[in-house]
Amino acid sequence: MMATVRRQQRKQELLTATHRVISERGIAGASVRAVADRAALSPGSILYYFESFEELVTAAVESAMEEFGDRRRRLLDAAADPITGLCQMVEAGIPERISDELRIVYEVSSVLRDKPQFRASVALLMDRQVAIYRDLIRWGTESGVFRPVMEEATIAENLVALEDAYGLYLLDPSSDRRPHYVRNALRFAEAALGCTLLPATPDDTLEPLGKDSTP
Amino acid sequence: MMATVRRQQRKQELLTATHRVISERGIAGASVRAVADRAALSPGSILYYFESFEELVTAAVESAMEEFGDRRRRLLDAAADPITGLCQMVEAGIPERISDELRIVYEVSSVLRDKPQFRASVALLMDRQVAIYRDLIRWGTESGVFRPVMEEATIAENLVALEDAYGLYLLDPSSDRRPHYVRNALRFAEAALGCTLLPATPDDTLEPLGKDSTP
Amino acid sequence: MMATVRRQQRKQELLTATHRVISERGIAGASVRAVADRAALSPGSILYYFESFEELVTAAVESAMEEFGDRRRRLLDAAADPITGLCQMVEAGIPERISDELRIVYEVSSVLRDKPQFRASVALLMDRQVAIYRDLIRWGTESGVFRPVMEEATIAENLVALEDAYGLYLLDPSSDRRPHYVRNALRFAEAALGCTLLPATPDDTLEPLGKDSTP
Amino acid sequence: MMATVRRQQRKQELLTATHRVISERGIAGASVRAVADRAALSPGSILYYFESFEELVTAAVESAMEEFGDRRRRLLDAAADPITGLCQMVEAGIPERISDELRIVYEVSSVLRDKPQFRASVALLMDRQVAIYRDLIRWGTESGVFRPVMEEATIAENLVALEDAYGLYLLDPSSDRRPHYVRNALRFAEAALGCTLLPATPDDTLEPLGKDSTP
DNA sequence: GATGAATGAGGATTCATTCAT
DNA sequence: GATGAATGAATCCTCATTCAT
Repeated sequence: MMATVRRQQRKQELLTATHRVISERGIAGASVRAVADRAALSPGSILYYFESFEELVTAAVESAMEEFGDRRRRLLDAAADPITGLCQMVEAGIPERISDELRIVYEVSSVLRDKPQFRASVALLMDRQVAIYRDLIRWGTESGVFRPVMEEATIAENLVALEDAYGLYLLDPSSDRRPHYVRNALRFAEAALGCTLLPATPDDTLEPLGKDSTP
Repeated sequence: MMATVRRQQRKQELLTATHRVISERGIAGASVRAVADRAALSPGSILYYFESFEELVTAAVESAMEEFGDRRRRLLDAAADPITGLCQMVEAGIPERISDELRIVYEVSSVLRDKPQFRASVALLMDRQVAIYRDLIRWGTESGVFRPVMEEATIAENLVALEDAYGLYLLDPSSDRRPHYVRNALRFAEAALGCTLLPATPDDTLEPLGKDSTP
Repeated sequence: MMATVRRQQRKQELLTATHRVISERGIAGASVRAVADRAALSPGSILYYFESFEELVTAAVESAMEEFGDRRRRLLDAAADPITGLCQMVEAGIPERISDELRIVYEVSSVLRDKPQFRASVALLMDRQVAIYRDLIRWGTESGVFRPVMEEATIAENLVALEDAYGLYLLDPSSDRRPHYVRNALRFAEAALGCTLLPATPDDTLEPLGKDSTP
Repeated sequence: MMATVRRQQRKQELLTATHRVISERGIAGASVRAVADRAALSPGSILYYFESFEELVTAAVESAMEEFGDRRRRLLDAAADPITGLCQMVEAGIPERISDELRIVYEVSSVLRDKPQFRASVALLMDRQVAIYRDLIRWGTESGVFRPVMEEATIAENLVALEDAYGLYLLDPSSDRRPHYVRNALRFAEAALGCTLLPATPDDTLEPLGKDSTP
């Protein structure tokens, strides 16, 4: 019993170490030795806790994706109203400091062709993300603050896609285009949902938008 | 002199072979042996023409991205009018049969963090793609067929981002969601440009769009 | 004192578990973990009772060979008459269902060169088997049912050798040549001992044997 | 062309090195490193010539068995008459100095259960050996020097079995029982074939045999 | 110019053994 | 007494790279 608890604890430590390693060095750079070093353990010990290294990586990836999805759902649940909820979602979806989990999501997405075992989890995560946005959109629509000009599903999918793309771009830390990307995504949301999410920013030369979006 | 010509020719052959290999087996699956087999050359010879295998891969990736950008530009140049041009661009940007070059673009995007040498080329390609869409948008706006509801740059960047994200999703060949993704991107373009690109599809419950988007 | 008794008991349990494992998975497949699983003990405990895993295997092999020899001797002791005793011995020596002990004997025979520690036990077992057959032959000769045409020792050794060879062949479970092998060994016994052990089988064209072996 | 020749040569060298290693350390003791050391090559080079280490071992085993069978067949072909041919066959079948090839035959026989890939080759070799003895027996029978008292096949199979068993016993180099084993096998042949192969040896207490075999 | 033989570092994995608890 | 965590040496295998020819 105690033993099992301790064992579970160690496995969790190894999952965390694997998160770090994947986040820092990518899925291709994750090796038994790298994880072992991270966890201050010998390579042999990693295989003592997990049948194979692949199993460890799979478990790490799945837990990361699950955790990421959970966080997004919690964010929506905590939102005060649809407008701020939407802004928070987009801000968090194109984050300043990319979390280990999100980095892993990107890593695994980009490696899908070679590692079919992740397809199910990735597809599931995407469904979850779309579902979260659909719930948010429905909430806002029913509240009357959103007036969608296209299908709910289309908006949700486009938002997720924009987040994915802009998030991927931000993996390159050399340029800080994040505020720009967030604004782009929110501009789409404004147009698609018929609402105002951004202040009129004169220095952004947004006159056309300004005129249309503030009737 | 002659020697140099021949050498350049061989290098080009190797670049092409590398394109094929990366496209078929991914960047992770690209090995000296694989390229050598493709080029009907010996593994040793690859390193005779390129300092290292990494250098070859880098060169191949850059040329692929350049070629991809050129093709996009040519597509716009050949467009008859802004509307069909836009549709063609999006259709080609989320393609049915992914070309070797595009596949490489996706492959390299996903390993950007580990290979900083690709950052410049990727950033350059993105700028080119955005510029192409901006030219298209300006053309349509000046012709009066587009009535943009947000900044030209924002629309262009969002279109590129949507193409990237949906293209990445399609790397997983198990689901054929391509028509769906193309439609999503075009719906965004319709909303952002105040134009009609898609037929009204009754079973898609798109009434709100019809009413709102054509004031 | 009690402790010692308990310890001996445990060691015996481990020997039995090792028998099973070797019999099922071969000497090469015998590992600390496999034995520990069989004995419902932890791997660490095995090394608590035996200095090394090799020591355990050696002890297991020796006890298996001893047990096998004992069984053969008991078989002879229980025989009603020399003829049926001989048939029973050969039948049991090329057995249908190989016992754990016999399998271990075969296993160990095949690794003799690498494990000199087994040589003494193997030699001893062979001597015992030969002695058993010699006793049987002498019994039959004195009863008048056997009329040996060669040295008693030669017959005994050849019988043991035939059993060993045919038993080894049967380790390959893909072909069921056992009845054939038993018949071969008995044919030798008939010729060497001048007796009849097998029915005359017309389709076997054994006329010469019938005519020549009963002068 | 030249290259292929050189390559074949190297492969042959590796096969020979593998023969040595298996012969000296057994199949279980054969490792990439061991063969590499023998061949004065790096471990990586072994896998350069053979797809996998298992492939090398399989090839080595098969060539050893083939070579062994060939040698036996040649021995028979060179025999002057059936009697001396038989004696030579048995002498060679229970050899003084066990050749690498024969040692490998024993090794592989004893490991059949775990390595099913060898079953076919082993079965084939046994068939060849039996066939050789059958040819010899038929030759002697037709010449009138053999008067078989049992089926030709039975005699042949028993001879092969005796050789196998006695050869296995001789893997233990500590006891020199070889002359004894040869004599045992020949005694069986004498009885089964109704011929005389051994001189009457007074110090062997062979009176019964002596009387019968020298009419 | 071009080859292919050869290497060596690194990959995951297995497993007998040690040892603190 | 007994455990299971942890190790380290060994296993086969991959692959970019070097170099004599």
